[in-house]
Amino acid sequence: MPPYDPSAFPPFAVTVDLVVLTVRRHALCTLVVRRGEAPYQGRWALPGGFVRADEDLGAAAARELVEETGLCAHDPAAPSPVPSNGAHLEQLATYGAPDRDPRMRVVSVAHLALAPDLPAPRAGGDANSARWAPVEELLAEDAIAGAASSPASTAGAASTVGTAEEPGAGLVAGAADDADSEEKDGGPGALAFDHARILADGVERARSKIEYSSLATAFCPPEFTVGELRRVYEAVWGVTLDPRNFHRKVTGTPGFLVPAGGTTTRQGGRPAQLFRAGGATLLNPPMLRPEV
Amino acid sequence: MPPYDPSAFPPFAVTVDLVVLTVRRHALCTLVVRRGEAPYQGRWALPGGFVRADEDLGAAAARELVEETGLCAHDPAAPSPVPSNGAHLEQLATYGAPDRDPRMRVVSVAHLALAPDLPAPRAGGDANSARWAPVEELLAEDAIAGAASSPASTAGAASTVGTAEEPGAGLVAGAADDADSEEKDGGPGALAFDHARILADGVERARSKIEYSSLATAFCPPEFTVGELRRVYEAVWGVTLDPRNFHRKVTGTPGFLVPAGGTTTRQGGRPAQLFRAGGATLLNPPMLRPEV
DNA sequence: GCAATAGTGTCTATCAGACAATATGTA
DNA sequence: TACATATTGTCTGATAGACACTATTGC
Repeated sequence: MPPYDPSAFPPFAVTVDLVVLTVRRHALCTLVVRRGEAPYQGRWALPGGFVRADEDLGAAAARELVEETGLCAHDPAAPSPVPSNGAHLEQLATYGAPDRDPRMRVVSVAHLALAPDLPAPRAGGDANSARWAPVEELLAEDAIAGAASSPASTAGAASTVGTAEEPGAGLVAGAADDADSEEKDGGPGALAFDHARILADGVERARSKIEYSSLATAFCPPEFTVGELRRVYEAVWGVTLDPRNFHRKVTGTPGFLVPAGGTTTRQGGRPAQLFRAGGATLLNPPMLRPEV
Repeated sequence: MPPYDPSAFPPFAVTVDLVVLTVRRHALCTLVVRRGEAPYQGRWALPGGFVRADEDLGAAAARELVEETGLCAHDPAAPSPVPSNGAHLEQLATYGAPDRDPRMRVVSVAHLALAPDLPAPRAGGDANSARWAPVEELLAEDAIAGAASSPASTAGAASTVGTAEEPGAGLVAGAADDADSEEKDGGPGALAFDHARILADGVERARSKIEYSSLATAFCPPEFTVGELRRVYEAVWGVTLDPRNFHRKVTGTPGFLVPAGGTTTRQGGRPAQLFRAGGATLLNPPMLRPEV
């Protein structure tokens, strides 16, 4: 069988980009790395890289996730009821506007990863080149360039969270020497390329998916309390939930949580039971996100 | 700014594949075309083609949709409350296993299109090279090769539909001369490449999305009755629904349906009011798929 | 009349949300 | 003791599902 004539189709580069979400200090945060070269030199961007010649898309995303965070990706197909130290990883969407990278035609298969709170990013050991940034900060009104790729993807921004972030690793301010079309890209504090759009789509995916699946447990350590799980929902949705009704709801949904046996007083107050994620992946009935 | 060194990344071809779904004779059907060349010569496949050098992914999918069906794709962003003769089109997922095409490395960005019942396929005017096939038939137990790319994507197959299809355009039987690894690909009646997996993912997307969105109206003509909309739900989910409760539910959901003014007796019996799709895209509360 | 579909009304078990009350730890 | 969180219980309004009943056409 003859191979394709290479002149019969245009050449593409294929990359994977990662939206790695976690909950830190009651705020939904994502992992960003600082770009060391043009274009968008000095700006923050989502981690990612080229897909290798004999590598599946999911494998490339899992490899990037390990390189950037040390997290081992869960295989959603494997029935492992014990989430040792793995993050949830799933394909998000693919972005391929012809001008999204000025150098050449690049199609990026974005993936979404949900991880428990981690000690610190470690992009080559350089703490100044990677950080957990609150998504509220990155998705300010003017940060998203380009047309919406999914309807209602910007509906419902987070509301109350506003904690101060690492004092030494704030937004880089003086990157105006890299002046390629800043109006379109939302100013020097915004993410590079179309990454704000990708991040917005990933955040919206996470917000909707914890409604009808048990994925919120992916933000928690292996053993967690009902209150910790509630704070995950509150941070991701940007709302406050009634602790009593939340407790009744999650403990009453079969397969969502299984008791782990012990108790903890991590949060102060009366000791809380520890739970592990149950085997159920789909929640029926779903958790209800409060009205807007 | 220097372009990438071409040797720094592996070369890819990028294609779009289309899962075009419609409801015909109470059955969920998809558009398939017969392959005229190796590999998988003579087998049915999803329509698709290469993304052009300066073409966005969604534009490539819309172009393929017009070429194959004559349907004009809706832009989900444009607020057009009057669906003239357009199909819903959205990105589904991207498939890029290294060996999915034996000729070279091909990454396919699959799209999902939902269309009302159409007169007939017209792939180059050759009626024998394109057909609407019931998905139940294409997704028989052994037809899906490869690992599951989305959890629970094969849960809940359609149950009752089993109408005879076009007698002159049934499945091609004697294509055994094209003998590249038929065990892996599910036999001569199965779809080419990994298209059974793509179709299964598209069907599952449609089944879940009509729960919480008004997308079921994309299967209907511009004006339709509540009974016709109910038959769409029944065909897509493979269930039967109570006509009385369904009527109360859809007419009571604000923004879902707006009266079009007339009545029709298309289905026999008492004339039914005609409706158009309302402006609402998200249904709250959602339609509830009956338990398994 | 009979068959078929459209549409309305009613009943009930269930559930989401509001919130009182109690339990059990730390400062 | 004061405070914070966990956990259970109760009440109420909304609703999904079951189903009786009526309405309007064609045969």
